[in-house]
Amino acid sequence: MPIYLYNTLSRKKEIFETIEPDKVRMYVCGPTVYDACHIGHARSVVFFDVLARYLRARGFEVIYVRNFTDVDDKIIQKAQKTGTSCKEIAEKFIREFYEDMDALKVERATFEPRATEYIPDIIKLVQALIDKGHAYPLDGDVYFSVERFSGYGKLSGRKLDDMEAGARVNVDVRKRNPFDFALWKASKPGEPEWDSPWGKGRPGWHIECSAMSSALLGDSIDIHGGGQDLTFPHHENEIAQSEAVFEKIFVRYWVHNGFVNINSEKMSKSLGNFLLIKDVLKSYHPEVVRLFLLSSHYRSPIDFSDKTMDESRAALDKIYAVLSRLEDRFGINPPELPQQSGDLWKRFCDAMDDDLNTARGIGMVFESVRTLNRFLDTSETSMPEDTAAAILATWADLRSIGRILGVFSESTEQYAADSKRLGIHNTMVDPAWVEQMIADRTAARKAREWQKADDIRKQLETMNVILEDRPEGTLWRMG
RNA sequence: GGCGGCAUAGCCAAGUGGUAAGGCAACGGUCUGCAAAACCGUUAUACAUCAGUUCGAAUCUGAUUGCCGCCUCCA
Repeated sequence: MPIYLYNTLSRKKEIFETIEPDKVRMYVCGPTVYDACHIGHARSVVFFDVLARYLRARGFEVIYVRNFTDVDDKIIQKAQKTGTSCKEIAEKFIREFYEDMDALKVERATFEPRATEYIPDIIKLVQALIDKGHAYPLDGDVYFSVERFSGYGKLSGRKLDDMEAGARVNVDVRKRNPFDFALWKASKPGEPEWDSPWGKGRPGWHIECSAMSSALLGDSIDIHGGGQDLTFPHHENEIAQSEAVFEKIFVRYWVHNGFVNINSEKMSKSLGNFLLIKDVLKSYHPEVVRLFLLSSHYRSPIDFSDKTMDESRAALDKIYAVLSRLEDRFGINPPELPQQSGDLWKRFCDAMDDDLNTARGIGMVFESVRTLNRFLDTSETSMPEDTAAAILATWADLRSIGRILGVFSESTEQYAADSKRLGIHNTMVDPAWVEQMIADRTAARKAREWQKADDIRKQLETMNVILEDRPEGTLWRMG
């Protein structure tokens, strides 16, 4: 069964075929480190994390590069505004990136290079572009000449003529074409700078990705990814640079994820609705965030709101609940890494093979949750051996899927404890007090004082504490 | 002005030519002292509108309407 991937370049789903059998070279544009990461970064990083995990599960060796752009206009601005150095700014936000993404259980990429570590490669590329007549120096800057590259616009579906008609571009009369973009920028006093054949300066935006991609993965790679907004101009310009120099297809599959809206509005600094990952994680379990992000197809826009997040939390609770029942009943533990083998895994793969349709895959998870609960309900004491085997196979598949999505991948105890901690944090209830109330209620129930017992239940309910009477005692959790 | 995307039940969301997955919410039921959880049942003759292709379309084509994104830094 082949894997299909939507390719922005052809605007179609295509059968995924790698340059080298069983080996995937993948480059994903990482952040420009001048600010904290928001939920939109999380979507992109989580999605490509899942893509890498899935390709590995399907037997590919995946060489995954995710860069940091640590030299850029915005970093310089930030440094000047805060009175610190660019290096400090970059270091700070790289550190924060790791804190956020580690919390979201994002696996490390194979290589995580920084632009400033590749200055010699960048200079070499720029020089090669000049030598081939694709770029020209100008007062210490170097510009790429878009008119000299015939494929310019093929990714974003634009023609230079059309763009000139309506674009609002700062017209720099020195440039040969308004869309010529900087490969190298002469540095102003106080800016980061490196020696180059064109004087002291720093790389422009775009060239660092071409340089790091070719240095680490070669001139042609399988997948290049990023947010939809990077299609133009960033990726368009990368193609122009790399193909002009290497005269080969730069990337076979261009993969772009959609945006996250906040309460149906575009997330933007002017609207003041930027949601930082670290803030979201104060209220929601990391796996809830991942499940939310993966519940829609990666190319569709998704809407972040309390409602959609609460639904994801309810959904995740439900999955953990059945896992807990199952693992208690059969005395199994997640560390006993299961071998996926069953029908559920197969159908999950069918969904994932279809352009990483995580939404469909998650739907299948819920179908199996109901099936499992049904079996557990109808056979409290015993069940035929083949039924038990089928249930165990489904359990193994569930846990395997959890490891691909990075969701329901914890022990049920850990998840319950973390959820409770978050709930307590959000509502400020005192666990000791809750325990005391439960003890009082248990006493009342023993004495058959139902009215008193129910009053306690109701009182706790108003504080969002839900009680569950089990044979072994009363459990509580945050609703 | 140019380019692209999307419109499926109260809400979220699959479906990519063969007769509408799943989640949440709601209602009824089983279970329970009462609940919670779980399970069962009910909830779109119908997929923005109109026309066309086809034995057959949510799925293909054209038009219309409405949203949205990009064209400037942005995941």
